[in-house]
Amino acid sequence: MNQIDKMAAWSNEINLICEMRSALSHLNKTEKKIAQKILDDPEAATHKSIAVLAKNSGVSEPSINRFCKRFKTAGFPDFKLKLAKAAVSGVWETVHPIQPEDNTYKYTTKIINNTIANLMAFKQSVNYQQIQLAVEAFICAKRIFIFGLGLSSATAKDAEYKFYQSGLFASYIDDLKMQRMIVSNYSAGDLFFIISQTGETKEIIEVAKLAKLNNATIISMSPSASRLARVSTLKLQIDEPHKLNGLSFSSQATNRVMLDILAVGISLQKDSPARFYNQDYFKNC
Amino acid sequence: MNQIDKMAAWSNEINLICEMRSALSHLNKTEKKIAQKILDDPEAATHKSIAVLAKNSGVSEPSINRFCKRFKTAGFPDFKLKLAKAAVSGVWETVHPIQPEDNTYKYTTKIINNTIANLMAFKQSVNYQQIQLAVEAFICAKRIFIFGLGLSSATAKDAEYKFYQSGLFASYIDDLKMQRMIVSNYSAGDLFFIISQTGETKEIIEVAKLAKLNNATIISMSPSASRLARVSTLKLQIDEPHKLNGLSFSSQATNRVMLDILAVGISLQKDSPARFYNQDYFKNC
DNA sequence: CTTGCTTTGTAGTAAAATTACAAAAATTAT
DNA sequence: ATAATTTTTGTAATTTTACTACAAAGCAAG
Repeated sequence: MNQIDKMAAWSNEINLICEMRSALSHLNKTEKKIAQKILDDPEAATHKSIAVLAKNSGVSEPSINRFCKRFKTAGFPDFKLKLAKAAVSGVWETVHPIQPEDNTYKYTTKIINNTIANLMAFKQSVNYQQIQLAVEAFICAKRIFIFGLGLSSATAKDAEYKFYQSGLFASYIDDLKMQRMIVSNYSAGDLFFIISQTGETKEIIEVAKLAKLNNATIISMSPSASRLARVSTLKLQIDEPHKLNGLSFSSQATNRVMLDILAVGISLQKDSPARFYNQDYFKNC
Repeated sequence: MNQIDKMAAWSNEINLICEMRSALSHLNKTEKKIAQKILDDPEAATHKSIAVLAKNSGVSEPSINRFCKRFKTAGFPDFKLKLAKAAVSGVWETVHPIQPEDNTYKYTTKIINNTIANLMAFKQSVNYQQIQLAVEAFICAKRIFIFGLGLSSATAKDAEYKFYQSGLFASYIDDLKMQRMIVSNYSAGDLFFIISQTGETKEIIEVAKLAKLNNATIISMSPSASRLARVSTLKLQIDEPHKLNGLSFSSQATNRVMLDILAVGISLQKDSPARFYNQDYFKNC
């Protein structure tokens, strides 16, 4: 069983509704009719019999049954069970934006649900290889500098602390001029860990480019499609597919999870032989 | 109306598993056999047919059916559905600890799952009233100081930034001596937002107590049962029921979610009339 | 010990889900 | 374009599962 199979097996356990939603575009006509009907009101679907659901969605009973099996469930009853579990979390409701008239309960729930949804999405999009390589790079680096501006400066500070805890020394710098200076004085073995929510902040990209000129190793934590990610040696992607209006930034929470992952990875592997020896190692990643 | 009916009426609409557990002593021989078998492993019970469960617990099939109806469910399938929902929270409890031999995929998944589990637990334990009051307090405060030490100092920095974004001015202080000084120079309208992962750090509790002596308003973000929470005016509880070994601290992510909630709450209510006028307002919370 | 009530089980019935197979649709090759 | 092949969908029969009616057993009060 390879990594992807394991992932599939797992993701199915977590939330069937998310699974269905993300599969929606890959489904054929009949399957889409079924999925749509179920997603319309997942809770209601759990109370229907296969015959009723078949009639409702305009397909035959065996089609429903096949649909269930395609989502790695034993059959219709098992599917309903998993659906009920997924529906109880309420996570799928996160599409609703925050309204001015929302009361405390409403906006609180929306924010939490949104964060959970983003974490679930994160789980599906994690690039394990990049994490593995980043961990090795951190362990082998002579000096580690953590850069961040604005909101990400607090994340950088967090990262510094986490690195200490896992036994590595790192310095966080949130002053742009300092960042430029340090990058300019690059010496072999230096590692730049650059954190940015957007990955599009002009200043931080310039710093990254300056580092790249010196052939420095740059590990970025930013959205996968960002310009910062593009100039980095290793990319720790933090995307936020479910965006809420207002001041809620789920990626902040996801950032912390990534820091946890790095810290655990570092402390697990610190004393084992590293595969990271030179710059060329990253060339084909 | 029999015993169970009375019980059900009394303990209306909670989790089916809790309901069964508390009804256990009032059940008769046959019912007890069934309840025991289901409670042994509720998750497993959801996958059994009525025939299998009947055989397993040494009773007849109609007895199972009657049992289900006594717990206000439509029948066995409906009972299993409700049971599955109730067991969901339990599903998250089985996050396995990180092992030294875990590969990147394994420890990454464990960390993410654990964080999601904690967020779900958080969602169920949120005290909306305290959030509501905290938001009002922040809006009405003349000056806001945010205190944090160690890992929480980064969270405090984050909070400062978030407050700016939602239109409030706040200062984060991560220097203990400064914190003492500021607290000592308390003046009416000052608000102290104290953040601590453990809520048990001696130094920060002393600062809080010092503030309390001056009758200052203290809003704490810490575990609900902590000593810091006990001395605070308002408590924003961040518990971490699902703890992973290693360097993973899910409460960090939960902290960010709470900051998001506060920021959204503040910006939603900033311009509407506040209920927060004086210190006495909090007395009976 | 017997009457009346409650609880439990047996057997039959109804409903629901699954399977096997055939028809239809879509895809590919000629 | 059309025949051949593959894939998809539906029909009908089968199997499994849950439910109901009723009878037997257990239990308490007179």
